Parts: sequence; structure tokens; C-alpha cells
Amino acid sequence: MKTAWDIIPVQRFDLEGTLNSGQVFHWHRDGDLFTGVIGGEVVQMMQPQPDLLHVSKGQAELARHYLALDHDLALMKKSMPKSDLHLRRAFKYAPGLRIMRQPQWECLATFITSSLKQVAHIRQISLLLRERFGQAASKSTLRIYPTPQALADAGEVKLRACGLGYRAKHLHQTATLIASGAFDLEAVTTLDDDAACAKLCELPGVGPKIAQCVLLFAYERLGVFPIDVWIERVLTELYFADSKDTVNSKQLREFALEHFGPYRGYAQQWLFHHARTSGHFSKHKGD
DNA sequence: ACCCAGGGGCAAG
DNA sequence: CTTGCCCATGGG
Repeated sequence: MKTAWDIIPVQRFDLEGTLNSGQVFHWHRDGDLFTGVIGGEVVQMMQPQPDLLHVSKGQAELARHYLALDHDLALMKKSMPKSDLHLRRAFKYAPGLRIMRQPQWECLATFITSSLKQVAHIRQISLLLRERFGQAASKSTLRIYPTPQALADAGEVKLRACGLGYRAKHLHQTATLIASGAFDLEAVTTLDDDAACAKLCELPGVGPKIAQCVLLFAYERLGVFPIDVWIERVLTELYFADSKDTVNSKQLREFALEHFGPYRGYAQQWLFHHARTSGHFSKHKGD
């Protein structure tokens, strides 16, 4: 148990909300203490007061970067349409949410395993993969997310045994492409948003939705607006109430692009989190 | 452009 | 103890 803390003064930051907003799936909570792994190091964090973040000693910079505490949320909020009351409400509901900076591979692999899955199961798969194929973090029993090479070596059958189902094939193929050097995740950083999305979509098990989540959560492309079933439902109910039976995906995509501005990724996150946790939205289509 | 398979946990009945 | 439901993609 660590008892020594670095103390970081924070504004507009919600640790619990950020770690549980569908970006990462491996943080363990015990009371108000969160334990997880960032870049090979075990990190503990807690937020005893809204304006104070405690991070285990020596890891303040690591956590600050991971949690994107330097993002200027006031600026981003300012760039969004002021007349949009739905967005204002969603922002007000969770003004301390951050879009984190995750490692590229860890984020990509996790989202490949996330398709058509509930959060609890994504979490379980993620932890199993770490336990079985990840290296131990320094001075801990916790494990680092397995490398592409480790998952390529593991083989599809052993991945399937982690509850991955048909996703095992996708994850294994993608891990193999990256381990062999045939696909370079770092090279994606040089492409613009559309080209980067298209490039990621070349990987098995990666379509537009997952590519956009990875760009937003691991490449800091804050202008990318991933649309999943929840966001589709939210956009339809909030902005197309009059035409909800005829509006299509393309219209929703174009609306998001022109309506929310250059930091639309944050708008997506606020709307998503509000819809998922506030109880304002029904679970079922057409209810 | 539709249309459906696909694993398994979990909540609801 | 069943059944239906899931933060999508790929292949027909």
C-alpha cells in the first residue's frame, strides 16, 4: 500500500467520471482509491475534494498527461454553440470529464474487443488479457496490457478462451500485422483525420466507429465524433425529434460535423456520458 | 444496398 | 431456469 502522495490542484476535473466514461476499462476502484497501470507503472489516484487530485508519489506528471489535465475545457466549451441547451445540460452534468491520452495499441486492442459488448464484459476481457498475456508491472502483481507480439504469439485459440468470441480472430490478425511491422500505428499520426480513419479501418475488426474512438482517445483528435448506437439515439431524440423516423446515419454524421465545432469529440463525450448515466434516455429504441 | 452471423455475461422474467 | 439484449464489423 502506498501512502505517499503527490498532490495536484485541479479545476474542472472528475476522476471517477473520467475513468468510468467508456474510455478505459481496467481501473480498479476500492472506496475512493483507484488503482491501474499507466505505461508500465502502477499508479494510484484519488480525489478527496473536487479541487484536489492525489497521485502516488513521483507519478504526478505521468497522471497529468494521461488524464489530459492540461486540456482547456473552458476554451472548448466556448467554441461550441451557445444556444444548444441539450449540450449545455450534458456539460453541466459532468463538467469535469476529460478525454484521456491512452496508449495507441492498448486503446485500439481494447476497442476491437468492445464491439457489441457491454462495459462489464469489456472490462472482464481486458483484465483477462492482461493476466494471461501481459508482463508484470514493476513491483506489483498488476499487469501491463499485452504487447502486439504477445497477442500474436498467443494465437487465436487462446484469445478465444478469454471470452472474445469471433473478436479473437480480429484481435489476433491485427496484433500480428502490428507485431510484424506491416502496419505502423505511429505512422497514423502524420495523417489528417479522414485519412487516419481510413488507414485504421484497414485493420481487421476495425470499422469507422472503432477507428474514430481510437483517434479520439489515443491520438488526441478532439475533432472526431464517434457515432455508436447510444449517440445515434441521443442525436435523433434531441436534434431530430420531428423527423426521428426518417433521419439516417449520414444526416446525423453531417449534423455532428457542422453543429458542434472543432472540439466536437468533447461534445460527444458529454452527450454520451449524460445519456448513459443520467437515466434521461431510454435503453430501447422507440420506447 | 440490405442482411445476418457471432460468444458470452448479465439482467429481467 | 430461460430469454433477450448488448458502445460493430465483415462477408454474403
